[in-house]
Amino acid sequence: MALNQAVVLDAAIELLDETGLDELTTRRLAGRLGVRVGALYWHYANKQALLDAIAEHMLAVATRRLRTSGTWRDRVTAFANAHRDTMLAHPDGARLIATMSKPGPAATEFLGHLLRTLDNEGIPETEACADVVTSYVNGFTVEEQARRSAVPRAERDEAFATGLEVVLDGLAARVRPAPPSGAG
Amino acid sequence: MALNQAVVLDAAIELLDETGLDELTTRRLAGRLGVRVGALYWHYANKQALLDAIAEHMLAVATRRLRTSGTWRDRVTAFANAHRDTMLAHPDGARLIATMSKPGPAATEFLGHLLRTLDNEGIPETEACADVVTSYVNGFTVEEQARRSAVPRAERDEAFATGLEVVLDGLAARVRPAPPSGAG
DNA sequence: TCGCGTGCTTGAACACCGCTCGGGCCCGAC
DNA sequence: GTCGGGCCCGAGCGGTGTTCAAGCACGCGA
Repeated sequence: MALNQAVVLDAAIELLDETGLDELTTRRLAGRLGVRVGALYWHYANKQALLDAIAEHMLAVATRRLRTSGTWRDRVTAFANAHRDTMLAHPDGARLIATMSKPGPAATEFLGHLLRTLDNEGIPETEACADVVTSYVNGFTVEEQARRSAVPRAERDEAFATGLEVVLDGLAARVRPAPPSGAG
Repeated sequence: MALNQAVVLDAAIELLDETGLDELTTRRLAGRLGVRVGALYWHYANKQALLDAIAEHMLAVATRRLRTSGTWRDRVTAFANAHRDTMLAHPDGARLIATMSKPGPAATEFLGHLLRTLDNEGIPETEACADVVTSYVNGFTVEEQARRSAVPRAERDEAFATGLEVVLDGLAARVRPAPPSGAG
């Protein structure tokens, strides 16, 4: 089988799924591909570049699950769920995305979707507000995947949804000029 | 100098401050203590136990900065700032706390403060609401420390504060029965 | 004062890790 | 037919966390 970036990437994702991030080593990956470790470095400059490629791949998949219709709340909810589900789809996926060295095209497009959604509603400080959503999802999911695998998925889903409602309520206060909030 | 857990911990924190988490290796730590690497394992079962001890130490310090007076908003704000400042006080502090293997007494006490604050206000789903705060702070700070060291601190502070306001506004909607918010 | 036991450290490994690089193979172009 | 470049091998470098028999130092009981 001819080795190329896509083949290496696929094998790396398989290995990640089977063993987790800590066991995803260059030697094991090479072994799975029936190749010596040096060969990998012809296709990826270093291991981090390969991990970045996995993260980019995951975010590209996530982008396909976004919605462009419905209320802004629907769209932001879809964004947050796509983000979380994408990370949970692979072992240590959250850690993998959180430790991405720098956002590539897929990450930029994914995040751009959220920025556009919030911007269309005329929310001020769009970037900071988008950060709340992504920070919440990242923080929740990293913790969830690292330490809560014992808690049933349904409970985790509910906790996530509740937290997301809180964030959305906070954003809602900024969608339109705040009502005269009285003495405050 | 007699070696003991506290001495090793102090040296580890110094080394962390000077070189960052990736350069905090058992050999370098042993070298700084004028000792062979095996000696460390008498005082800490393994490296992760030492890292956990550092995280616990940081959270114990953070706990001392919490407030027990003022409105719930003041207290939650103080909590969030203490949490973030504590992580930012050491290189890779956010990563260190996020990858803690399991919460110890200091972490439990720290988090308990937030839970009590929210509970006193009669907020339903206290745990999920506390998670929003901690997830946001964790997510924001991990990202901040990993990828935004170029952005001036003042700007980051402002972005953090804005996001925190959003979260607090969302929580405020749950402190008392939501006011009749008119047509959707 | 001697001898012993315990607490702590050493020294030398083990089994890995990411990464490099000269050399050589194969295949297509000229 | 030979040349050249794309691709891979083999071996090795310098590092990592961790283990463990052996040895040291020191205090305590005899």
